[in-house]
Order: sequence, then structure tokens, then C-alpha cells
Amino acid sequence: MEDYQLCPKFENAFELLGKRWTGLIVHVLLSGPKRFKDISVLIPSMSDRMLSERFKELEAAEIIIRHVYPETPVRIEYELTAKGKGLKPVMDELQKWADLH
Amino acid sequence: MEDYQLCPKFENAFELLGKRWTGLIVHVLLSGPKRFKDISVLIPSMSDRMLSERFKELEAAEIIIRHVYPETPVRIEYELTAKGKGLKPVMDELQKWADLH
DNA sequence: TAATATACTAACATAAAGTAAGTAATTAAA
DNA sequence: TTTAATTACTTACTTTATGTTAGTATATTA
Repeated sequence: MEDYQLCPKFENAFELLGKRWTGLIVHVLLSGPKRFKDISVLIPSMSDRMLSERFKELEAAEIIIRHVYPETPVRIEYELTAKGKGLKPVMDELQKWADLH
Repeated sequence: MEDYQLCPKFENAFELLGKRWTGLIVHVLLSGPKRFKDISVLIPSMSDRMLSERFKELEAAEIIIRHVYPETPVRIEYELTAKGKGLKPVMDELQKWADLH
């Protein structure tokens, strides 16, 4: 039961970012909405299967929204929500750290 | 081959933090050096097996140092290196985000 | 002598991720 | 008009990562 001596919010945050690909997906979406294919090209080492799964998780966590444009052919874009965009400072600090070390 | 359109340093950073438990371990070590048992108590949902494995990875990445004090019984402490402590701003920003959302 | 503690390791089971192929809808090319 | 190409996925199967349980070596205390 009483499973956390440490902040449960922080734990939840790492349940998301501590999964492979999640951080990179959020990172690339910080530069603007993208289509499925855009991201799979930007992160070629990730499989489509994983991208599809992560999108669903991030949507459920309200970090991204899925927009469907009923054009022909249909266009689907993924965009960060306000909550998702709120991760920018985290990503910026991580980028600084990565550059330094 | 040419596998990244995005910053390889950033990708490497997420190869570490994008693994389960890694972030939480770094986080608790930010409050000072800890013993194996201390951390396993602070993060009870993580198994000893994982802690042991993560310690090795973090040591290899030069994010933590392992100190052996040849007392009786022997005491072993894990401490963040300068590189490890450099992750504090990242963790701080993530904590802010977690509090807000 | 038995029990307790620390810092692990080993063996095995389950869950997550990787790989390869396939699907439905549409458009363009031969 | 069959053939190929594109997007946004899904399905089936394999491999890797993680979880679970138990065990080890060393030492101290009861």
C-alpha cells in the first residue's frame, strides 16, 4: 500500500518519461504539430508500432491531442496540449545538460 | 546508418532517463549519498535486481560513484558525480511541471 | 546456535519492445 | 485497368527488459 516515500506526482511524471521514446516524441512535438510519418522519419530507430502505442498513452495522459482533417486523403496531426507544452523547460534543461556532458 | 535527424546528445540523454527507475534513482541521490538499502526503502516498488542493474549503468555513465568503506560490516555508498548533480535543474523543472499538472 | 543485516546474484516467469508483414483508403502511373 | 505508392495504422511473432522469489557471503548480536 503506502508505496511512496517520494512525491507521487514526481513518480507519475517518470512513469511517462521513464518509458522509451516518450521523451523524444514530446521533444520533436515542441517544434510544432506533426503527422505520424513526420515523427517516424525524425526518429527512425523507433518502430511504427511503438509510435502508435506512445501516441495513445500520451493522448490518454492529455499531453497531446489528435487532430483529424477530413481531407482526401485524410490528414492526422498530433499536437501538444498546454500540459504537453509545459514540458519545454524540462527539455531545455536536459538539452543544456546533454550539451555540457 | 544516418539514424538521427535530432541531436545525438539529447538522444543519449534519453537512453538513460528513458529507462525505468533511472530518473527516480538520480532524484533521490540529489539529497545526498545513499546506501543500497536506503534507496530500496525509498523506492519500494523497484526490485533489488533493478537497483543493482541501474547502479551499474549509472556508474558506467559516470553519473554516480560507488564508495566502499571497509568498516565492519562493510558500508557501500552511492554518490552523484558532478555530471550527475548537473541533472538537478532538469529534476527541478520536472518537479514544477508535476506539481502544476 | 539461531537470527538479523547488508549488498548483492541466479533462475525463472511475465511484460514490454522490436521485427516483419499486412490492411484500408485513396491517388497516380503504365 | 491492373500496378504501384502513400498514410496511418494493426496483427502475429520474436527478443529483450523487468519482476519475483530464493539464495549467497560476510559479519554482528541474542
